[in-house]
Amino acid sequence: MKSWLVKTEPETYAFEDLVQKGEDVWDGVRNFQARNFLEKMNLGDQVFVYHSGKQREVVGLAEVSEEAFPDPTAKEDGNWVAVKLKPLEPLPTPVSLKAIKAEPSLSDILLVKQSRLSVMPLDKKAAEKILKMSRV
DNA sequence: GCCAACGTTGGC
DNA sequence: GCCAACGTTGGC
Repeated sequence: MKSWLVKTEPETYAFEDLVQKGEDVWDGVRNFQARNFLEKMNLGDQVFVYHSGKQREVVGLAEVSEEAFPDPTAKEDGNWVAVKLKPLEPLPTPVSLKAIKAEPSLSDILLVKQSRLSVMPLDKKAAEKILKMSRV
């Protein structure tokens, strides 16, 4: 099982919206790098959901419930894809960007290094670390 | 094919 | 509100 992190603006689509729906299409990604990561997601992979903007913290856990398929919202060229996500649980304690940056073992994750990327892989160690930090 | 101008994202 | 990072567009 792989781990991923996806970003969303809570004003537009929050983790709570995903919880309410029970399962939803994660679409609208229009960045090649992000798209390539979406395509590599497998059924059952772990997905951390991060709120950008004012909140700036990892708020919840979800899993991939359907692998990449053509993004139904895409009108333009580019073979854009979407996946389906199913919420698992909100994190007991959200993990803030600040806390992540203060953690040396997480200093090289893409969330920190490439702040504009909206879909990114997390290696096993980073995923476990974030989980651990959410259970304090 | 290069590069300047511009737009967007997201942290501060 | 500002700015850095990055992507895209258009002139040459």
